[in-house]
Amino acid sequence: MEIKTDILLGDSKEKLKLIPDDTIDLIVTSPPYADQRLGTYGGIPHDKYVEWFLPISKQLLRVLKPTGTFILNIKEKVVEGERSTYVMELILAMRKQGWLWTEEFIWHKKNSYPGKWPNRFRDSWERLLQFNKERKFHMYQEAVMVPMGDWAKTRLKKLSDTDKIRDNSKVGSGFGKNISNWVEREMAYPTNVLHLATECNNKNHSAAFPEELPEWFIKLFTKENDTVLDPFMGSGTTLFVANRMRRNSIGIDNVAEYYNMVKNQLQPVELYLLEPKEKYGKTKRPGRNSVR
Amino acid sequence: MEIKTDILLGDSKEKLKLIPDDTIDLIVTSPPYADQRLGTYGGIPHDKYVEWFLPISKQLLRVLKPTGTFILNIKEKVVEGERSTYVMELILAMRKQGWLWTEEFIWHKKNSYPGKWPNRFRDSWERLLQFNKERKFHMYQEAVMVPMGDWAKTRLKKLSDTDKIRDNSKVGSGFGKNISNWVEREMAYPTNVLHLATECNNKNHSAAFPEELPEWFIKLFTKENDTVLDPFMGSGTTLFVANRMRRNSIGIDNVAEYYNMVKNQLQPVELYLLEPKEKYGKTKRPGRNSVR
DNA sequence: GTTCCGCATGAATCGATAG
DNA sequence: ACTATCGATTCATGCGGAA
Repeated sequence: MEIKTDILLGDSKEKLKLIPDDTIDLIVTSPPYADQRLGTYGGIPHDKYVEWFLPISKQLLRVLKPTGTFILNIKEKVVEGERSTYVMELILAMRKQGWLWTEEFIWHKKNSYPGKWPNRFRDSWERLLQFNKERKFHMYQEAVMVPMGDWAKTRLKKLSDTDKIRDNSKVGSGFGKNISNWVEREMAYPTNVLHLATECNNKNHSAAFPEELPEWFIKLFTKENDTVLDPFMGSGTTLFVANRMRRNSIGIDNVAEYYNMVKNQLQPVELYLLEPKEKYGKTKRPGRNSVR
Repeated sequence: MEIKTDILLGDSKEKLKLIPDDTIDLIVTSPPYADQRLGTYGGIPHDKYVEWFLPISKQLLRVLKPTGTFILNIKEKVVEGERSTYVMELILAMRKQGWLWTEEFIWHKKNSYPGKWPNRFRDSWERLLQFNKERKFHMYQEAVMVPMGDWAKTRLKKLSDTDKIRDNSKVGSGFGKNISNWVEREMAYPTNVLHLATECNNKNHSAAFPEELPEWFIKLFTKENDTVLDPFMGSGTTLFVANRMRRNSIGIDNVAEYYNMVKNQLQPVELYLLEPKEKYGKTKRPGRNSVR
């Protein structure tokens, strides 16, 4: 089946109305934070943020499938020495709107922005708020399983040690015959804390989040041929990841510069898709290298 | 100067009235969470929690010095598939009471409670909310600097995809006990994410948090001979740490069993303090070993 | 004295069963 | 229908006993 990627130029609140009801499996987005990115988005005052976001989240609630999930990446800024409360107020308001606030993941940023202040440390985490329409939603937990901790590592180390000294008599007894199978059993489910680094090699645009972030949630909440939406696509990270993972995607952005950039970079991808399919994530594709 | 440790048996809301205005440098506490600790504290329903806590936080606001800090360890649980909102409501209510919500630290628990559910991962973080009376408060950042060895930088490059999600390295605010070994190396300021394990081996009682947690905040927000308060002392972790670090401390608890246990364990400590002083954190003291 | 393995134990959550 | 209790699930940690 062909994978489609649509991008729309314009205000999310309006453009979302073009999307039919109950058609999106996953929304992953990082909207402009309050008073942030003044150059590109004009900056929403933190005390007007909820008011500004609610019409958009109303549309998102409409287009999301009942089994779908909405992941909102956001963090409050400091205003006059205090953490602003607009994120908490937004959660409360969205619940009144009909959203379920299912979970709050923490993105622990390994390389946070450097700096020093007299009464504050570097801020190295952001919220990843999970909202749902219904209590039952699709979640493919096996897709994001991770190797176990020290226990498995020590056993793996042992195994490789025995590998070094093993003789032929042991081969065929079934012991250590298939390490990869054995390793797969030593996997654990992750927690609600994600420990990723930020990508800092983006020169052309303000780097929103690293590819691993949308990738993780796309793995977790969608399967192939599902549809992913990013109403604030920015440089299009979510869309490119979705495309690579064979998910349909829709991106919206207000800024013509972003729209054109994403459009140009999508061209080679579209062409690529007419060629014989390969497993995603293995091969490098033309046109994408220039983006990273 | 002699270090004093006072403990009071009774309801925090009432016992706090015995403490004079503007006398406490740091409050570190972990109150019973909503619908938790039914056996020992009776369990506060999550929809009554704010109402229950506000009279206590009012007293805390009164006894805290203008330059002091209040650290509140708390986390909401799941109610009918959603995260409860009582913590957010508490923050909003405390701001109306006059508190400044200065910062939110994240405690990333290395060993979270196990389990598997169809639509949820294990919860492995808790909030450490920082409140202040004034925008200017005492903060001794140098006291909590962490070693930034070369290994940190090299590790970042080598990380596999899975390691990027699940990482046991001491990135962020992880701190070893013998920092003195690293003095020669480059030191860096920590971030607002703390990466610690819970102490889960206590047989006599449920230990709220690991010693490193109050230790870190006592280092950061107080100096020697300052006064630390824990209005829900439980097994007294905060008090013992404060005592060892040569800070005065006051603990309150409703439960006679805890009160007596802490009282008995303080006895050897008090005796110890009459002997020649040594640098805290180096020597093991009698009486404390039996506690752990 | 080390190192290694086995084991109990958590600020959990869901779904089924029982009153 | 609505609430209360219970079992199953699951993994990092540190202790104690053994090699």
